[in-house]
Amino acid sequence: MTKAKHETLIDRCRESGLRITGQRRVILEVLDAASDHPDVEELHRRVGEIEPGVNIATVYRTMNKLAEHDLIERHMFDDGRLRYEPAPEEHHDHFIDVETGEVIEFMSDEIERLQEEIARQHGFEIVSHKLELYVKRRKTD
Amino acid sequence: MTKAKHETLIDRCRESGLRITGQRRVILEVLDAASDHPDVEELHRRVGEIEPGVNIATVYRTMNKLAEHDLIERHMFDDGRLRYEPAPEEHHDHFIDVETGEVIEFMSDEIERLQEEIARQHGFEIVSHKLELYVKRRKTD
DNA sequence: CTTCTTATTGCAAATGATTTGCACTTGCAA
DNA sequence: TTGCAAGTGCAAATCATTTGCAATAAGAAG
Repeated sequence: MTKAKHETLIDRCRESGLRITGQRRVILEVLDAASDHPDVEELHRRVGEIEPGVNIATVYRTMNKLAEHDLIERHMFDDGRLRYEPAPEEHHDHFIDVETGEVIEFMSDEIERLQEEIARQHGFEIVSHKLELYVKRRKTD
Repeated sequence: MTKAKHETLIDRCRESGLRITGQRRVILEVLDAASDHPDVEELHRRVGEIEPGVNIATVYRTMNKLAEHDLIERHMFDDGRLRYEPAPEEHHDHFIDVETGEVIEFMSDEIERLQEEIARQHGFEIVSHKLELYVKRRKTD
């Protein structure tokens, strides 16, 4: 069952007062279906498979609009390209497999707690954070 | 005494077999003096104060060459520009003050340890990592 | 000190990702 | 169904960074 999503991106767009155009419908569909963290070029490619002719500038503009409304999250990993994922319900961090480029999500309450603690020790409070572990699979083969 | 550096960047360049040109001498001097994490434009500006006429392409090329030889570290914070610092002797992570843009270094053995542990649990080994805490000062005023 | 080789530089043009101006289209509230 | 702001396509602009090429200069060898 790929459709265990509580609320679809289209619904959330409506709630935010964004117009649902033909091209947006496709973009949102692609985003909802994506379990990875595609960049704009990849999104545009996937959109084009469903409905050709959508301009890549439209994809850029749509992603910016969605990010403004906190409906998606933007990431910039070390490849220097902006990547996106539908706004997660739970915060998480990322492994990036340096050999395959694959992005895997993870979450550690303990690390989160330590971050808060260290920030506090330095007189800061955390606004947001980014933890990326660039990894490779442990050799077992 | 600002010169408590164990080894100057110029020395390390010589050891790496890089030629010490006039423009490099200035760039390295600026880098050694920098306690922040300047981007190329800022470096170029500081170099220009000491010796005008150094081309920004030279700064880019020099930074790339230094990074190749692990004499500096490159960072890309959320502003999307490449920033540099002389290669630190000890690994550290960064606070970024979202109000001032200031970058502060910190280090936590415990977080480092936890990262290793989590990676291991997922069948990974860490190649490198990036931890950035975007923070603001705790209100005490 | 001169000579030679090759790394380095300056400049301008190229690149690659992303944004924007503008005229045209379309969602959707009234 | 109409009106208009929001959205779109397209091409040109922008911004950071890289690159080709001809000229220069470091530094090793003599």
